[in-house]
Formats: sequence, structure tokens, C-alpha cells
Amino acid sequence: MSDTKQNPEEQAFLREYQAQDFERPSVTVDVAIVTVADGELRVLCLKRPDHPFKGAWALPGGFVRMNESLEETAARVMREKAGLEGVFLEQLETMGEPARDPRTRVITVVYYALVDAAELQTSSGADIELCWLSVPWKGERGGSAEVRGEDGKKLPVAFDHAEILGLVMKRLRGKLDYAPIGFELLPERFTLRELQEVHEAILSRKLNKHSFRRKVLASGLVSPTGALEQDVDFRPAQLFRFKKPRR
Amino acid sequence: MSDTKQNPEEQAFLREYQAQDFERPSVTVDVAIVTVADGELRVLCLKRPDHPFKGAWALPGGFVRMNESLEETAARVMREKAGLEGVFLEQLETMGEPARDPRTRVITVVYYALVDAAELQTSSGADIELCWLSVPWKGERGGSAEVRGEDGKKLPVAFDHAEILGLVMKRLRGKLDYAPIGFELLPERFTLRELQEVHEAILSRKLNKHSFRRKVLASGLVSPTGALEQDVDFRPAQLFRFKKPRR
DNA sequence: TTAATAGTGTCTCTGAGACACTATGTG
DNA sequence: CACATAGTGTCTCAGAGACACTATTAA
Repeated sequence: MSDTKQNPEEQAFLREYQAQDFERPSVTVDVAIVTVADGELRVLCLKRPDHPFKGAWALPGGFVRMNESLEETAARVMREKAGLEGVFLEQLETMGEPARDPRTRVITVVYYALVDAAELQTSSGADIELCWLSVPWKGERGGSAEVRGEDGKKLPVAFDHAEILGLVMKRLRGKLDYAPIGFELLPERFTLRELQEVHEAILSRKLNKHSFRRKVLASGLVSPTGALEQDVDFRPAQLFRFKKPRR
Repeated sequence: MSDTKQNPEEQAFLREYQAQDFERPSVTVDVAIVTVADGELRVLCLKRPDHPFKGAWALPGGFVRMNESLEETAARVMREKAGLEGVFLEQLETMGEPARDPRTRVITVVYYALVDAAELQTSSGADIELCWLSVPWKGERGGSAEVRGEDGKKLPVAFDHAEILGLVMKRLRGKLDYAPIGFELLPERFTLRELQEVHEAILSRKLNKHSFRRKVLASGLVSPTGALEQDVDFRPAQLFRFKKPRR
């Protein structure tokens, strides 16, 4: 802004720039808000009230405002569409196929958020829902994901959002065993069984109990609180707390 | 485009849409073209002829055209600025701080490319150069990277491109031991020593020879060609070829 | 008491690193 | 021959999985 005195050296740039100026893509941010409830992956979806893809389910999103960073847009979408603040939020991928939105050129920067299911007291009307997120492939191969309703039936997904959800799962599976992201899906105090169930939900496979406990305890990322879990019909497990790694 | 009959349900979208319509960010693609020469990481940089950051070094880039996907833009930049075609190219991250370009709002989608040094017959004028890429942090911690010239002196880097190069290195280091990316930086036939040197350059640390060979050979991703390397003053090593994994 | 889960002891297998060795090319 | 690097044999150590066992709570 301090540099706009129109000196001659700026001409070349402006020539190229003006040429592009008459038509620019729109830029939006979409957010995949992921959680685990009852050992199953969920993702927050909105039912589209309008064309295109009317009636299909889509990720919440919004236009990037001129004075807002991408991360700020993502945080605003989280606040406005899901009432969430201060949760784990990370950029995933930018989708830019010219025809991905049939109306006009829309480039969308996708973020994903990880949330404790208890925080998502979704106002769950008919138009906003925590849908099941199911992944029809193993490991980190990749591919599209599917969205299902209460009844387990596949729901129609708008735009390229099924592909996006596939990328979310690929990222989560890849990141899970070297980054502390499982904790983001749990309340402040949790049992090691709950943490293992979160990992199993993300990976879609059973893990070895002893190995899992050894690795988590050896990581130094959890500390026992001394308290025990409540309201279970069997031996209660110890509650742990996530200990932020000092960098 | 088949859907623009202005039915009443589309009004709501258009209302929100028009409100944003008067001002949109520009979208560009920047590409970090990375290679390894003489066991050292290099990146292709252009010296900026104009303000802002006149004289500083920047990654090649270009505006996204309206009918072009992001990947196509990246491929076009590769072709136009470096004369490269058909090499490894992957999306990295999208940078969107409102003030990252002092002139106007520019959101840039960053790709990185991996190239065999021999293919980069850079027309190496004074304004385009294969700069040294040095990384002042260990492991996958992250942070900005530095760009150096022939003489080893740090060069000024334009925009947020030092941060971008840090992200490139973080991605490369993280990806190196589970994805076959080392091969992308080598000619079709290579020795295991050359492959190890590429890995060591990316990780900035020495690797155990025996371990490395065991892992590479066990991976099933290389096959021996039977031929031996030429023009060395000592016992020549066997040449291997990268074997594409069947999915 | 039984049922169910929490939590552990111990064995095996596999892969990484350390070290030393043999093999094979050039000069 | 000496020399430099290619390539391997073998030991140790650490982490993951398998299996079986003990511990602790509710009902």
C-alpha cells in the first residue's frame, strides 16, 4: 500500500494485471467439521435449499472477504454455521476445476476441523445435520467418501464434496500416527479406551490394545488425572488429560 | 450453466453472491520447482524486475485463467517459465493473508514440482537461477527456508516465498519415507548411492547405508537393470530403475 | 458370586542402526 | 599393488502384535 506511486517500473505488472482484471474467479472457504460420536465418524452437512444440487448435502462454506485471511474465513464459517470457536482447524486442499460449480467459476479452499462431539450441540434442524461419514477404501489409498443419514442410507452430496471428504479422511489417516489429533475429538478428560475408539473410527480397523496403550503412554502426551470415569456398568477406567507438547 | 433460468429459488444465492461480487481477490498459482544437484537442494527462482520486492527472488507463477484448472495453471507455469513438461507436480498449500502482496489482494495456490537436475537445462540468465535451498531447522518442525546464491550468501526472497519454501521442505521431509518421491529427482537409471544422497539432501542428515539399501530393496519399488554406472574412479555401482507400484 | 472391562507380563517378529567384513572396480 | 566405494553378515535394540493373565468395579 505504501508502494502505489505509479512509478514506471510498475507499468509492466499493471499491463499483465489489467488483462486478467475483467474476469476473476470467486473464492470461497468450505469447512469439513468432523467429529466422532459413539465410535463413528460424523461430518456436519447442510441440506441445500437452492439450485444447483437442491436437496443434496454440502459442507458449510462462505465467500472470502477482502480483508480476511483464509483462516479467518474458515473460523467465521465455523462460528456462523456451527457455533464453534477455538477448535482445531487446518487447511486441506484447494479445489479449482472450472466446472465444479455449474453457475460460475468458484475456487474453494477447504479446511477441516476436529471437534469433541459434545461441543456440537447441533441445532439439528432438518437442514443441518451431523451425517455419518463412511469411507469405502482401506488405508491411505484415497478416493471419495460417502455420507449417510440416520437410517444408514447414502445421501446425495453436492459439488465435489464427496471427493473433498475423501481427501479429509486420507489426511486424517495419514496424520493420525505422527500428530496428536485424536485428542481434538475428545473432551478434556478421556479414557484410553475412548482415545483408541477414535483412532479405530478414523482408521476403520481394530487396533491392538496393549500396543496402543504403550505407544500413547510412551509418547508423553497424556497425563493421568487420578480420577476415574463415571456411569459405567463395569470397572471404570482412569481419566487422562492431553498434555501439550513443548516445542 | 444449464441451470441459469433464474427460477425463484436461485434468488437467495444471487443476493448473497452479488453482494460479494463487486470486489474479488486475484488468484494465482506459484510453483516451487525443486531439484537436487551435487547432493544439494535447489529451487528455481526468478529475480523480480519490478516493484514490489524489486531485485528480490521469487517463485515462478501466473494468474489462473477462467477456463483452466489449478493444476493446468501450474503445468502452464512449468512449461512457460522452465520449459518442463510431465514431471511430478502436487498441490501444497494456499496462501491468503490479505497483505501478502502489497498491491492488492492476491491469493496464491502453491504447487511444488520435483525434477531431475539434468532436465533443468535452465536458460540461466541473470534473472532466472537455480538457487540453493537451505533449511535452518531439523526434522519436520517447520519454519521458513532460506535461498542462497552461487557464493552461499543469503538472497532476499519476495512476498511470503521463504515461508512457502519452508512448507515445501516440511512436506518433502514428511512424505519421503512413505511415498516414492526420491525417484522424481533422479534420472531414469540411478544407483542406490545417488538415491540415498537425494534422501540425505532432503532430510539434511546422514542415513545408515545398510538400512537404507535394505528398505529400498524390500520396498519392491526398484529393479536392477544389470548395467553398471560409468565414469567413476572406483568400483562402479549397479544401476536401478524405478518400478511403478501397481495400485 | 458373575460379568465385563481395565490394565499388565512376556514372547515373538520385524525393521533400524552399528560395526565389521568381503567384493570389485580404477589407477 | 593401494585405494575407494559397492555390497553383505550379523549382532543389538526398540516397537508392534499376539496371547494370556491379573485387577477392579457394578449388579
